[in-house]
Amino acid sequence: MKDKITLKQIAKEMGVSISTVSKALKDSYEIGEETKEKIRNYAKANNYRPNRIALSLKDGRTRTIAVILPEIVHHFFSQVVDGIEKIANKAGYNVLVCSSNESFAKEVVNMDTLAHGKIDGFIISLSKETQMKQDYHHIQEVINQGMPIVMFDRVVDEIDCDKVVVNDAEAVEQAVDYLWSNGRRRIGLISSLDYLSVGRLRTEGYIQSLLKHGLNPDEGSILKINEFLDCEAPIQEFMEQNDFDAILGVNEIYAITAMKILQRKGLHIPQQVEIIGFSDGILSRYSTPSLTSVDQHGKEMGETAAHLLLRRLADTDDEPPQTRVIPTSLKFRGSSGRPANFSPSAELPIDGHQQQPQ
Amino acid sequence: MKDKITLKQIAKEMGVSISTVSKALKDSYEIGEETKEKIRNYAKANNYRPNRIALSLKDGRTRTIAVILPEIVHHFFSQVVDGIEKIANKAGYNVLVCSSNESFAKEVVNMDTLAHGKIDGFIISLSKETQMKQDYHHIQEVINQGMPIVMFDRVVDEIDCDKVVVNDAEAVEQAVDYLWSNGRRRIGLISSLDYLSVGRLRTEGYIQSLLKHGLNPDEGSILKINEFLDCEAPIQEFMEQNDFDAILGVNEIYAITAMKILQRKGLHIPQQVEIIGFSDGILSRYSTPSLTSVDQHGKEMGETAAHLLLRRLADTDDEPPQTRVIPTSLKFRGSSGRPANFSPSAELPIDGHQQQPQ
DNA sequence: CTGAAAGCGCTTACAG
DNA sequence: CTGAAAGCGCTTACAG
Repeated sequence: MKDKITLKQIAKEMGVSISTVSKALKDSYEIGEETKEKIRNYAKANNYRPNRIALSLKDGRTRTIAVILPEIVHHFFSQVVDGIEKIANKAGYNVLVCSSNESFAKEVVNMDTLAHGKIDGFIISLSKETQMKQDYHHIQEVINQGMPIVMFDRVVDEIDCDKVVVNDAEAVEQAVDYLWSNGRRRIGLISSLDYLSVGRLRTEGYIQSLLKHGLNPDEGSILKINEFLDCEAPIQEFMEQNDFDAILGVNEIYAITAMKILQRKGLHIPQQVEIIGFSDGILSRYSTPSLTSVDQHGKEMGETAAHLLLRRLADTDDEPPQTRVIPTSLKFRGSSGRPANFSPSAELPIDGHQQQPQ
Repeated sequence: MKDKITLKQIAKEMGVSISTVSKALKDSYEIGEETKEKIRNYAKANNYRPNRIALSLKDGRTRTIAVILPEIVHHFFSQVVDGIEKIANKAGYNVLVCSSNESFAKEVVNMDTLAHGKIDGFIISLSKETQMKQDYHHIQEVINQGMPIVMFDRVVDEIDCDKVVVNDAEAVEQAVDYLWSNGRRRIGLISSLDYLSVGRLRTEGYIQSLLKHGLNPDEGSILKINEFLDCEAPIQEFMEQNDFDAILGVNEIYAITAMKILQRKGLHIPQQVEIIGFSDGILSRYSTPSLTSVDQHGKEMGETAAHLLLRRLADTDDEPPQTRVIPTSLKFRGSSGRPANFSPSAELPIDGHQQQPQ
């Protein structure tokens, strides 16, 4: 239980001043080679490492960034954290992870306590409650203090800062276009309530695409799910009341749930109904049939967000905030017809790229 | 871009000393009520918050704990982080997340840089490479420095510290017993290579259970998968060479992969083959049929680990290190016969407890 | 009731 | 070539 060694102790032990030790360990030209050598050896033998807190206090930066997520146990968000951590670590930064747990209050408290010295900047995706209340004062306050923030995925126009998003509307439009080109005409959308930016944008994309094809989108073919309740009952009802030949779900769970319900009714996927999900995760890869889905490239979003933040942290000049749009891509799997030469009977092989088991 | 306000600035503005401001804001009895009131108001108006770095330097604790994970994008590990974060936050601690990425070198570097001032303690699950090399000097060094460590899930006997594990052997034994009671006699195990503590223990449990039932476990009925390669080909081969009526996979992926392969061969799950997986995650819940699996209660493991660490951080007395065993539980779903009155035709309902979509 | 001083562990301009 | 001093932002025993 020997305590960590400090410059002071080394100085005392070596019979020199603290400044000398400090300079010696930084290989300063000011210090004699012999002295340096002696001090270096002693430091090494005692496993000396400068105290990072003292360094932080000195130069006003902690080399830590905070990520505030609505949820930790979520495939997409973990991917984002993974990307952030990778880039941050490379630049010598550590990553503090906080969950807002979809709560406005917790988001506010987290930001308030962290903003004062503990970290250099934020990367945040807003909680549902925050988007519902449309109260962003805590974000603005932190920005006013001069602390850089990057928002990702769930962003809002009201705040002027760097942002990383996918083009939700365009991604959905692309997916619907693809279903259309497969001959599907009764395409249902399972979305979330409009207060969530991503749900709203995805619904817009759906309507856009149908309008483009000369179809007047019917309110009845859009289901908006209250995320705080169970999704199975409403989806079941939605399936009963309509006779879709294709379904688009704004997340994996909705798509997979719809698929299970249709399968229980004896329908064949993708022959009778094609299904596409959103945010390509482990579920999409391993469901039966595997799920065609819109890949949001979470890791890339995280990397981009980290890059943007690190640039702000490094730069002195004030470039205007920018919004980076990460292009989505459709990952074709068994739940949909394939582009060009598709053979519906051939189940796609299980994707070789497996999640590492623990 | 106004900078954060400090005691010094308040003192100057109010025409008093720094100490007076400090005491006033802590509502010290030493300061006059009037002065306090004035200072409090000014501080509030300017949104003063004590600099946490300065506080850390002062009292030698950062109120931050580091979690080192083999992988960030992993359902079980996210659950653990979720549990840690919850308990830590409640106690006023923040959580730094680092990925070792299953690499020994990255684990060593992470610990070395963090141990010196940035955090108060570690919660760690060893990387595969570390378990393979059996080199734990970096862990021991940190402990020798007097910094508390809690290991979870992938732990080793060689290190004496607080630990949180599940009883892997017992959990598997229980699962095999259950398959046995369903009349299954040709039970295959898909495990990982023995250098991973959890793989080894689970294999032991499997053998124990078979021996108990008077069966001499056959080497051929155990498949040990090299985790760095694709798992599908070996599992496929394993299924070809054997005629199992039940399969136990030491993780979700192995179990689901086996299930898909058997289904493609036209076998019915669970009527012809029952399947049980490990680490109850989102895949188990949404596969078809849904997967019976051993729930390791990741969130609870995280909470327990956090509690143990916080206790060490608070206490001065040195209790001997303890190992907490979190009981696993079998979650019965569609891929296996149910205990007691099971009806194989009834697909279980989709689990109502959904992962929150983003 | 208020303030000067020392100290947490470090860095760095400045003096010698 | 080496060291004393100031400072990062705070707290707290001590003096007045």
